[in-house]
Amino acid sequence: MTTTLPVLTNDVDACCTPVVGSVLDVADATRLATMFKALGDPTRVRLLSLIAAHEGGEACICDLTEPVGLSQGTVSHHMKLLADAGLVSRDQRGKWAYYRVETSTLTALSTALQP
Amino acid sequence: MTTTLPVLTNDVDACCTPVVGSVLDVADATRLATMFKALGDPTRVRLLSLIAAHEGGEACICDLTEPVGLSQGTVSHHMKLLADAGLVSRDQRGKWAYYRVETSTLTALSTALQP
DNA sequence: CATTCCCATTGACAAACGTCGATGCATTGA
DNA sequence: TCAATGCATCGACGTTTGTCAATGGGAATG
Repeated sequence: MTTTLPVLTNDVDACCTPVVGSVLDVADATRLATMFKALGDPTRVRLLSLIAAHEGGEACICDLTEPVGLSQGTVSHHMKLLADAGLVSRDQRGKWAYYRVETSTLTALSTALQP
Repeated sequence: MTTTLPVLTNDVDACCTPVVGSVLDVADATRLATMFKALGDPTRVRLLSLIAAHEGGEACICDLTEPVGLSQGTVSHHMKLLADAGLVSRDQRGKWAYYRVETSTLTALSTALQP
């Protein structure tokens, strides 16, 4: 039973400098772009939505392949991208890997977009 | 003096169904992903930030090439992507094309990310 | 044990992307 | 009318991305 924490911290200051309001340096812009890039694919947006809507707010890969209509390997690949961006957390329980939406990261991103 | 309006409307219902809270269909997910993809590049994030910080809240291509350190053609290409996503508006005034951050789109995206 | 199940990872491939330099079209100003 | 300026667009290029089928490693089940 191991829980993989998101790579990026959830602290707004550390991850999500506001897009407007000051000129972003390259590092801040890159950090933000990495997270937005993870959201920049329709399949991954749907995966987030599906996980959040799933019972208990968590889902394993096997719950997700059929709804998105892609192979298991591809879904696993997408989940890795989402996890690396800190948008989901991963919790291995026996044979299954349970994914959960990292709400705090969504909140931080939402705040960074506020004009 | 022609103003190009963003392709996507700024109505939250029309462009930005919340990511969590209900299962997104493919069309809604694709619409959101298109906008997030436009934000998924460090250069474009910085361009938004630079435009917002520029005097009058607007900037032409020639104001932006030097700060981001890329060729004029490349910056123009990025601005087209941002404009197509509705994240900036374009206003041609004589020789110059003035770009402005579309605050309403940022707000709509911010709302869509709120858990 | 042997088998089945879940998942991450790999290799392959086509498509999309980011960038440049060059070109061409308006608009401005001499 | 001519030269210069700002910009969009094109062709080319190397890189990244999304997808699949196949492989292999653990964990559960018989």
